[in-house]
Amino acid sequence: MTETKEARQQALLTLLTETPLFSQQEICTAMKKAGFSAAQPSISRDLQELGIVKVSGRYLPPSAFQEKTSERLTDAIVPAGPHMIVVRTKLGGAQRVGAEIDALNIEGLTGTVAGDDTIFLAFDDPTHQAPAITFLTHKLL
Amino acid sequence: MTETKEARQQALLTLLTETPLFSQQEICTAMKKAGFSAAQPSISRDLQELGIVKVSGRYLPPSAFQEKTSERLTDAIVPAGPHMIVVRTKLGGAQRVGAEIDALNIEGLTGTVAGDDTIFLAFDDPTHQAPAITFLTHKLL
DNA sequence: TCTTATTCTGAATATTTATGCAAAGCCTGT
DNA sequence: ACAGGCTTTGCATAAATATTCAGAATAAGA
Repeated sequence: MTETKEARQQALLTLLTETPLFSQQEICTAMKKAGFSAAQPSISRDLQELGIVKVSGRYLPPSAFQEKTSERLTDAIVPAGPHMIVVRTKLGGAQRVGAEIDALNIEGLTGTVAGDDTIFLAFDDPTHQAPAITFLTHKLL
Repeated sequence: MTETKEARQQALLTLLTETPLFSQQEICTAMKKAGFSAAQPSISRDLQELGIVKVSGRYLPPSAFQEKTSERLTDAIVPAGPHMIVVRTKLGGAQRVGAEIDALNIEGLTGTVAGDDTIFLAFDDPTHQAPAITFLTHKLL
């Protein structure tokens, strides 16, 4: 069995960049699904060893966290009704920021449309909207 | 009394960049000492709102975390006996990295000497050495 | 191979952090 | 000044995370 610790940590790293996970319990089960068995204490130690970071509840590898847009293309993030968020950007920036938002795999985000300086985000559920706003704020502003 | 939330969060931000703090309890008492009274739940909420991040146990403002040397001046970080760490850098990089290390206020670090491509770090206590290695590794490598 | 040392692991648990909730403070308009 | 709504706060406690410890697994040496 190739259940080496290093392999597990590698898998963990990619898992976390691809999937938004908010507790070590969630990570455990997700890892199990990916074929790696590890109890919560092991995950806790892995996170520590990999220098993984918890940003507004979500576990992220430091690399993923770094890629915060460094030119500050985003101007504002505002709710629009209970199911929408509107993001205003510098003219011409919407496409790039929109792509970045898509890459974040935000929970409950069902679709995005980007124009020249505006992005619309649609949410399945109002309860997912508020956390998304704070998360995006930290990520983009 | 100027006990506004915003002022407190500002103070928290600077407190965390200046002082290494590892639990919300520690933060509470440090804040009290700085003249801001706030219970642990408030701190918890402040940390969330400020997007503060926990890296290998230490709470850091995202900005401080970002300033990870982006050119990768550091080549290696190795223990040297139980009280020392040696950091090897690109030729000519030791002074800059040394300054950066000093600015981190690492716990138990009693002194540093930087040459051209080598830095010596002296620790008061062997128990502080190992955490420092992992912390520096994440910070510099 | 057998023994010893070292690393790795999970169960149990201590510690830390987040949250539900009610009280207190703050505006704004009347 | 008072009422209603909105924000902020701390207490109590639920939930999540770190740590201790003992056993399993692996590696190193004789």
